This record gives sequence, structure tokens and C-alpha cells, in this order.
Amino acid sequence: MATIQDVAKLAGVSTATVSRVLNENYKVSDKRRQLVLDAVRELGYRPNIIGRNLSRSENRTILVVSSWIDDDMLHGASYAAKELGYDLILSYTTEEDDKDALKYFENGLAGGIMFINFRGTDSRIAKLGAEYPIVQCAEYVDFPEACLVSIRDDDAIAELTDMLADEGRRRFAFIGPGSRQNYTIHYAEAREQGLRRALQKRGIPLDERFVVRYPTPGSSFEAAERTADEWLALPAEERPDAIICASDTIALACMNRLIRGGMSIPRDAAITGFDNRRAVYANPKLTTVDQPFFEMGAECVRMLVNIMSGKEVEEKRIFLDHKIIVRGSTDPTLE
Amino acid sequence: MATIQDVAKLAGVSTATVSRVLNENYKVSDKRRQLVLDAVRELGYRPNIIGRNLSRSENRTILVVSSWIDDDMLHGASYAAKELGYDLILSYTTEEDDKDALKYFENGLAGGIMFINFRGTDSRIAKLGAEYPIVQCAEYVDFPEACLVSIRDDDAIAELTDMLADEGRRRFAFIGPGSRQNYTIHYAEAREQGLRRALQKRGIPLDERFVVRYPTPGSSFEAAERTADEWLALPAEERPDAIICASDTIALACMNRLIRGGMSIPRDAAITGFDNRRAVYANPKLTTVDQPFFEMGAECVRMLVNIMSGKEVEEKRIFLDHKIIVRGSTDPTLE
DNA sequence: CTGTTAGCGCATTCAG
DNA sequence: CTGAATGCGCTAACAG
Repeated sequence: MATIQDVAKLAGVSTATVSRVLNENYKVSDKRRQLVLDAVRELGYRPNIIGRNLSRSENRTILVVSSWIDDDMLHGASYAAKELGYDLILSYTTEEDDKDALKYFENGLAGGIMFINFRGTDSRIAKLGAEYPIVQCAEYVDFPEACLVSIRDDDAIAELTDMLADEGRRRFAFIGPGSRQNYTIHYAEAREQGLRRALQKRGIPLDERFVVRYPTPGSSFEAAERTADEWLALPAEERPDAIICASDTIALACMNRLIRGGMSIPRDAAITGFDNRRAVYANPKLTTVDQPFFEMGAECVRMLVNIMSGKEVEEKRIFLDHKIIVRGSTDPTLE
Repeated sequence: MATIQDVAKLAGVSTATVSRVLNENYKVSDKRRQLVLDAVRELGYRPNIIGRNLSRSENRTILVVSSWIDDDMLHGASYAAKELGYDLILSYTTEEDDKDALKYFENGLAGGIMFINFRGTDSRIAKLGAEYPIVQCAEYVDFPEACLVSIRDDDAIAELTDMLADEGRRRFAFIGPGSRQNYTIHYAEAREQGLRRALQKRGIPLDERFVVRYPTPGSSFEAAERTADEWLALPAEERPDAIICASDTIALACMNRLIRGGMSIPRDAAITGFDNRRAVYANPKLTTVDQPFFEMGAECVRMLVNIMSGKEVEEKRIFLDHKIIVRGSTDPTLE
């Protein structure tokens, strides 16, 4: 690998001149500039980023911390990072361990953190956020100064609820993961609240038997299957007729079980998912909420880069638009 | 951020001594060692990796190149990397552009590349592989000196085929993505060949009308739906009764369409997926091939680290074990 | 055993 | 405009 010294030697100039040509900071005579550019081309020289960062004492690396990653979101983050000349470094973490993240700041590898689907106690991330550039993407922990990019979970569910209520549904149900002592699953709380809010507005009562928050961690899939089995044990006229699920996975598990139990979807019960990730795998396909995962990842990196480069960020909380997608699981005329 | 000099000053020793204590290379008197350790603790010092790498002229960063990423595989890679003290940096690439990858070598950011689900022409990656440490994970381009971690796609499909043939199925079909001029989709080829091999061995003919390789890129989901529609147009007794699909997604799309068209699965036709990624979302659930994604990612990083650290790698091609999972889409007694 | 010194690759003073 | 010299944070070779 050619170094800046090789280039300087070949061009017959000093390393400083090479650096100046490449960074287009200072004026260099056309003659020398050409000599340098020729030498660069001949050697296939490319500045070593490590050396540059060390010298400039700057850091253009973003640490992505997550316990699980959505491909589209990561792709969006990668896209924006490349565009801005930043690099992404990766760290998987268990839900309750973010010490590793701190390590990357301390050892100089990263200059900012993007938390994807973060879950943790407020105090920890707040403390971290006060000291370092941090932005949360999708799932987040809510506190006053938090920087985040997400969607309005409650509004999305409220829209679904309104739609189903308009169609005459009255016995609503909700299935989603439960929060725990040490942390809140924000998206699940928000989605449940969206349902409650919409029903309250219309004066439709919510039977608390039908609000199921299964224990976490654990398989949401099997939990949803069990819930369906319990409902099947009820007399048909007592079962919910509008089932709002916190994810496509949950909706799929529940719906397939209900169908096996003899129910007809959407005739006997409408059912909705969330994410539009697995919605088309179902039969009938799921009505769901489409999230702009790619854009969320990209927008998150853009905000983080702004913070890292010292700019004042006016919008610390960005909520992107979701989209309701209606399909056969709520509309009998569709597939 | 405290530097090694701060530590040295506080401990009243030289930076070299601090470095020695921290790297446990040379002998240091207990007295000074303690002084250093105390200073390190007090300052919360952690060696700057950038400086260390620069000084050692070594690179412990692995570039992950991919056009799409499986969460488990990435998690496995991350796990092994952390274990070995390596870092993962990320680059999404379109299928036909790996110039970006080269860039990371040239600018010193990465010391090795892990290609996830790589597709490209042999010559390009072969040329790259001759010069730099490179390992391919899962999908791969096959050439003499290629380093890769994958599974035996052909064997897996052959096992499925044998199983279905034993159960009396005779009219086999295959649906998978098609290769293109400039590159081969290795896994699709291998899976189709696995079917052909198994049938040939038993003398069961394969109706070429039922070998569908849809154009790529494009939505495999919709292509599979269309294929199902075409088959539904045939008289019932002419339709395939054993449908081998190259992925769970394809199997789901095809099966749901056949069911909507009035067929009963698995009575009228058995159907199999691949990956065990979406298999349980189906109704009935899919018989499929489970791939050890996490282990593949981890093993790939381990091999790459061996190459990067100059060790002789005896196994350049590692094939991990797959697992056949039988479910309701082929076995009427199961869910 | 320990401190001093010289780089690793680059950008950036400071003189000229 | 340009080159020599310094430092980013750390390790390793060299003396002591």
C-alpha cells in the first residue's frame, strides 16, 4: 500500500504538498498539483483513513448497537453514512448490557452511536446521551432530551381501530409483548394506548380479558398461538371480532390458529398486523402498518452526523409517516 | 479521553511501562505495575485502538459486504469477531459493484472481507481473493481457491426429494430464481441439481414444464404466485404433487395460492421450503431445511481471522450441517 | 527491569 | 506558495 511519502517522493514534492492537493484546502501551483495527481494515479494511492483520523483527531465512525437488526433499516443507515463519508461499525448487545457501547467511545473507535431498537433503563442511556452523540432508531426509550427517529405508533393503531369500528366491529382485542420491571417496551405501550384512545373516543368498551401482554423475553409466536387457543375455547359469540396485534408475526400466529379452529377471517374476526414485514405470507394477507424502515435508518444517521459534527439539531425527535395497508384479513373483498 | 501519557504522568513512569503493563508482554516490577493499574483505574483509561493499530501496523477490522443481510448470520459474525478481538464494519453493495470493497482495503480501514450472500463474476472475486483475505458466507461464487462457509444445498434437497418419493409422490416440481448471463445463483443451481440427482437415482422422470426458474432480479413472491396460478389452470390430475421450492418465501407464495385455488395441502400436493425462516408462518406450516445461520456467520469470521493473521488454513471450504424439519405441508398428521 | 526514541500515515503548524 | 518539523496515541527497538 502506497503511503503519502511514496507519492511525495515520486512527485518530487513534500508530503505537505501532497496533503494539500488531496484535501483541496490550500492553494498549490498548477505545476506541482499535476505532478502530485500523476503520482497518485500511478501508485493507485488512497489516503489511509486511520492516519487521517488520528492526525485530525476526528472520528467519522458510527457504532450501530442493537440486539437485532432489520435489514432495510441497516441498509438505510449504511446508505446515508456512505453519502456523508461516515463508516458503520457493528455491535450486537443483549438488552441489558450497553457497557460495550461505552467501550467503543473510550477506545476511540466510534464517535457516535445509533441505537437500533434499543431497550434499556432511561437513566443509563440518558447518562450516555448527555456525554456522547447518540440517536435512537425505531424502538426507543423516552426521556426529555432524547434524540430519536421513529413513527407514531399510537396514531397508526388508532387509525386501524377507527377503520374497523367504522365497519361495525365492536369486540376489540390487543396482543403484544409486555413490559418488564426494568424497562418499558415503548412500541407495545404506544400501540395499546392507540387502541384505547380510539375506542374511548367512540365510547366503545374494551374487554380487559382481551388485552393480552405476554411475558418477555419469549417467543411471541407461541404466545400468540396460545392466546388464540384460549379464545377458541370461548363460545363463538363471546370471542373478539377485531384483533389488533403489535406485529405481523403475532397476527400470523393468532390468525392461523383461529382458522385451524374453524373461524373464518375476516368474517368472524378481523385481524391486523404491524410492520408489513410478513403480512403477505398470510392467507388471507394481513392488513397492517407499513413502516419506512430504510428511511428511518437513513434519517437516524443524518441526525447523528449533525450532532457529531457539532451542529445544532433543532428536531431532536423525528417521526416519519407510516402507511395503512388494507388486505384480506380485514376486507373480505380483498386477497 | 485520557491518553497513555496521562497515565504515565500520574503513575510517575514512562509510557513504555504503561504499554508493557497493559499488553502483558514484558516483565514489569510489581511496584510499578500497581502504580500503573491504579492510574488506569483512576483515569478510566482505555487504550485507543486507532493508535494501537497504527503503531502495530496491523488491522483488526473486517469489512462485511452484502446486498442483504440475515440478522442471525450477522449476529454470529459479530459474536465471533468480538470473541477474537476484531471489529465489523459494514458495506452494502449492489450485486454488481464490489469496487467499494476494494476501497476499504486501499484506505486501510479493513484488513479482510466477509462476503455475505455474494453474487458476482468469478474473475472479479478471484482476483480480489488472490490479493486480500476474503471469505464468502452462505451464497458463494465457486472457483478453485475460494474460501467459503455454506451448507450442502444439493444434499438437503436430495433428502427432501427422497422423503417425498418414499411417500409415493411422483410428479415433482421445482421453483427457484434463475441465473443470469453475468452471474450464477449458486444456491438455486445446487438445489435444482439436488432434485434432479435424487430423481434420476430412482428413475423418476422430471417434467420440465414443472421446473420454473423465474427471472432475477424481481419479486420471487409474485413470480411464485403466478406459477401457482398456471398450475391451477391445468386439470387436477396433471398438476405436480410434490413442489420443491428454493426458499420459504417462494413456498409460501405458491402454497397460499394453490390453497385459494381449491387444492388441499398436503393431500393434493406436498410442498417444501428452504431456510426455516418463514416456515411457521404458513398454514399448514412448511416442511423445510433449517440452516445454521448464526454458526455460518461465526465460522466465516473465524476462518477469515485465521487468514488475516497469516495462519495456514487447511479447510478452505467449510460446509455446516443442515437439518430437515418436517411439518404439515408434507405430513398430514402434523400441523 | 526501565526510560528514551523512533516511527506507524497523515494533517497542520511554522518558517521561509 | 512550499518544505521541514511537530503531533495525533500507541508500540517496539534500543540503550541503560
